[in-house]
Amino acid sequence: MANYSEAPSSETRDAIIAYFVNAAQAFGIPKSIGEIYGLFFATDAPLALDDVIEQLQISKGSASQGIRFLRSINALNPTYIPGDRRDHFKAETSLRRIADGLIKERIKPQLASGAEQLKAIQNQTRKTELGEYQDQLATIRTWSKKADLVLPFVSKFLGDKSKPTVI
Amino acid sequence: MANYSEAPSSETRDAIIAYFVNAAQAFGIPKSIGEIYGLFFATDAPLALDDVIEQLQISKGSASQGIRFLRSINALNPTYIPGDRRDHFKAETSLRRIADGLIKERIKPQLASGAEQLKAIQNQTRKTELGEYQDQLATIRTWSKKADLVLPFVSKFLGDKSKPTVI
DNA sequence: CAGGGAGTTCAAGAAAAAATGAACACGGCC
DNA sequence: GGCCGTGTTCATTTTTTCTTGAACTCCCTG
Repeated sequence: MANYSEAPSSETRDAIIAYFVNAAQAFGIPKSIGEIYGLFFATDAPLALDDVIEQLQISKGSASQGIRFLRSINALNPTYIPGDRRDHFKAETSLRRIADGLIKERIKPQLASGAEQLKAIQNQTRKTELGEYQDQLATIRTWSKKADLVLPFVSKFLGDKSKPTVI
Repeated sequence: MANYSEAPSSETRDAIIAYFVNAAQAFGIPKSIGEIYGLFFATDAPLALDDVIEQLQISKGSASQGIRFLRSINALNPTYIPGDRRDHFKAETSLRRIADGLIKERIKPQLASGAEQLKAIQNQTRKTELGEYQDQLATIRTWSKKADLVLPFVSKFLGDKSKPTVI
């Protein structure tokens, strides 16, 4: 286990950080970002860039980019601290809000680019290989639609209010 | 666009392959695996290892491992060809079956390892920092449960039979 | 408006992941 | 048994991705 020097270190805190490092990597998200979120998650008080650098012993660049990313998916919320010029944040703990952020910032754009790519193929293909790949293209279209439809559903499912769910 | 030499190459076919390369990378799956699935998907006839190597111009090792992976998630189905000793496959085109394969082979194990890690933290923590991180641990437990619950719904949602869905 | 704290950027180096290909099974078939 | 076709393994190389840190931009403050 990493030995994050300085500051209120603890076995449990570091284990929580390790937990998020794993989770992040399962999502294809860099280790450093998992560490950063884990640190915020494990810490009650709002933290600033400096705290992250100090407690995780990572570079300013990594910390800055990591915080930016986490903010972009709403995994960190700005917290104003009077008399301190630095930006402070606290971890967002609503799974749904984070999932929504991820969906909006990463998954949706990916789906959109896929859809574009598909449209380009279709335009290009109609002119040349008529009928040749129609089945395959139809299958992909079906998939795209389903992917689009499932997202709001996942979001709702992860929502805080546990409502009865019927499919 | 790659110029996959040999065999029935075509603009559209290669565009479909490119589509799957992108999709794969969005999932953190290696490019070569996206290519392989794309090739199978775009090809009606069953293909064997050799065909993959020849048409995609990739190494035997990559092709072998890629096919193994795709089989493990049920993205390729074995197809028997009389009089040919080589193993042939066709692409699975049911999104649900592939998703189920991915869930069972990759996501579930990941969740399980997370759950183990969490349990270890809890055991370790009870003895030492009583109450210190109880809120955080409770939050993680909630998340884990939701993640477990959402998977079967996603699977059902991607199912072929379009049934009315109510949340 | 000079100085300095806070945060960003990005080229270069370090680390991790994927691809390669040669060596190694395994199993028919002659 | 020896050979050949098929597929797997895994150490090495290549490619990609992540991290670092120094230079830079913005503002705020005196």
